[in-house]
Amino acid sequence: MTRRSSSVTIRDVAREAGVSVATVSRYINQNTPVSTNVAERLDVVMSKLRYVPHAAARNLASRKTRVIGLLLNNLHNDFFVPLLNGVEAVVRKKGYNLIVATYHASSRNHMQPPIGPHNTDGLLVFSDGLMDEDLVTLNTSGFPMVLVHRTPPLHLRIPSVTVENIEITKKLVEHLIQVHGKRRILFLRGPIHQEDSVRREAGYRSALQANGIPIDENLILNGDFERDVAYEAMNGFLSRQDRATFDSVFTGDDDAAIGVLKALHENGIRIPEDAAVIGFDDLGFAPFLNPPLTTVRAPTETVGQIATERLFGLLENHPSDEVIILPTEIILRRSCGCQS
Amino acid sequence: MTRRSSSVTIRDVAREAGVSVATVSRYINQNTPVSTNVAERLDVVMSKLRYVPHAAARNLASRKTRVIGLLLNNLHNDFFVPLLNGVEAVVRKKGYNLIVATYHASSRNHMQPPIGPHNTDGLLVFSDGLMDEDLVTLNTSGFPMVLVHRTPPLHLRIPSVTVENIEITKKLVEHLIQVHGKRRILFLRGPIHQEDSVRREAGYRSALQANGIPIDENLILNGDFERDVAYEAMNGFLSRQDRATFDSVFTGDDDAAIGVLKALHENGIRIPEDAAVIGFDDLGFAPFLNPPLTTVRAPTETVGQIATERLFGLLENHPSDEVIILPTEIILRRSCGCQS
DNA sequence: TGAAATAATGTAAACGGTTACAGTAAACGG
DNA sequence: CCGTTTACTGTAACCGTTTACATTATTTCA
Repeated sequence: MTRRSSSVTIRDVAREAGVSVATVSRYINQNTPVSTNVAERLDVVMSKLRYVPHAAARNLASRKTRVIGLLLNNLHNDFFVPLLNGVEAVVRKKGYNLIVATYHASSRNHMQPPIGPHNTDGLLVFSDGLMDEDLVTLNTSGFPMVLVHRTPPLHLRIPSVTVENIEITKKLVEHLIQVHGKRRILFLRGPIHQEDSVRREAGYRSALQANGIPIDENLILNGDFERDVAYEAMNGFLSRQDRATFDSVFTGDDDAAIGVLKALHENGIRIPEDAAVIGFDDLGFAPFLNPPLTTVRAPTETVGQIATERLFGLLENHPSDEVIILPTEIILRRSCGCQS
Repeated sequence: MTRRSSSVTIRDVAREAGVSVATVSRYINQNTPVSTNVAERLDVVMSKLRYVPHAAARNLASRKTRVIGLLLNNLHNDFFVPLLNGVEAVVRKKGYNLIVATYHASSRNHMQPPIGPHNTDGLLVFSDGLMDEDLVTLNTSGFPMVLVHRTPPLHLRIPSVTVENIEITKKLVEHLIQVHGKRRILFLRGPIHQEDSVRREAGYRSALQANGIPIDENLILNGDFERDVAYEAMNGFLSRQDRATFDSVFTGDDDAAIGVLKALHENGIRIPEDAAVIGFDDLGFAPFLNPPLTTVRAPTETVGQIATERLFGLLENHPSDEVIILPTEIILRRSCGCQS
């Protein structure tokens, strides 16, 4: 046993089965037919030797990795569970592997994205995980890529899958105004530049404007779509001496809503009597918060699925630059004052 | 431009900088020092050419992938968000990549695990994602591996990180019995063979026994640690004509608790007045369910971190076969009848 | 000052597959 | 019956790195 690595190679299989390595390779990849005689022998030998093709060697020779990458800002949100589910299901069905990586503004200074053409066949880019410049580079090199929860920057024609944010947010905010008579509506932003956040804010502003309510920038906080950040933001707001009055909170998303609920509870503010609260996403726990959360149902798992399928479409040379915007739906529960 | 691939190789860099490929390689990997003169030239050339080393070629030559794998049963649980967070943080810090793959009983018949020695340097194995036989094979071949939420099978010395289940469950069930006077306690199992589930059941049985309460197998249902399955199980139980009486539910975990809460709500059963409900994990939403959920706080993110650090320990030749069991803590809230 | 040690670099053989190209045997068709 | 197709199979180059070993340039020091 002088071989460096103890692993079984295609040559071992070939020798043991009395054929050439090319034949073994062809049988494994089902490229070219192989005589049934040889096929049977290979089956036996391969399982006897427990042969598993070495991924790196394969990748190098074939210039494919059979891996797709999912690039995220972070993983601090229950929102990612349905998204991952949708993505992973498709990836697995295709016999590919999935690399999950985070990459965000602060890491951008010193590092390049951990995944890209050098180790994946294609990328799902969530949100603002990559700056426009990175997108341009990858896109012009023809690297397969689908944007998730973000539309392509100008001049770039990259397929994209996201959900409808503006109109639904506007409608829901108008619900607060028109049905529940709210006028001092706190708005929690998500991460700066995050497109969902930007659009929800646009919907918010447009609703206020359409209803003749002046926009008070003091009512706009940064919640970052994170439980803890939203909690801090809400708490900070509440503890301010000269705090503006408010009668309701658009929390940004369901995860942030949890932090907001916590802060309001701790300050003895009753929901929805003293302040209405609404979320976004309709994560699994939303109906069971206290009180049940009025929110927007977003088809997150479907987003993951469709985006991944489209990425495989690109890999199989079905080019596309379509922007798919999946519909969303308002779910009225108690936290806004309905169903009390 | 006749090169097949448009990608820049190490040879391009070497030529452009007037050095050999070996020097370039050494500079990139910081193996052997390089004259400052050459280093500067390489910096310039590499960024000019936008050179990125080809992962597969690297992996093949170095017999390392710089990838670690996380093998899960599925991704149907918010529990995985903190776990993934812990894992991903360490992986990123080490400059590695993370492949997330699911592999479960039903896929086992026809396929082999999607990740292993052929495409990763080490594996985090969650729960029953692999059968004992797979573990034996991998372990005897010396492949680095850490078990998560599962202890090694007999005779196998694989490091493992999990949380304390038995004693804490026993304590919490005894809390139901002794503080709240419950005696008909429904128990929802997780996936069959899943170790957390098995141990929680052991704790449950032991608590009943210690308190002289006979075990009624009719009170044990399969919740699978999944919201929807738990909902169906609970609903099925409630709709049975001859259903056994019950006064409380140990739901298995917080995610299943959501399904149980839903079923109870829909059937007009008040919590905790008509039935106490307790979960496990203390996921972020637990304090804000209706009612706030009594549960067990499990340090899931820490589990992910420690397990990953230990895996890197193995990669760096610090062998270990220690089983680490992190402590858990009871969190009393309203759903069990406390703090009413 | 020159031999020996040290530092930096180059050469070329792996790593374990895929695949273009060539070859051979059997089947086919006129 | 023989040229042509068809169906497999083999040979060997190549994928883009790493790294053992060899080589050269520079210090060190007796």
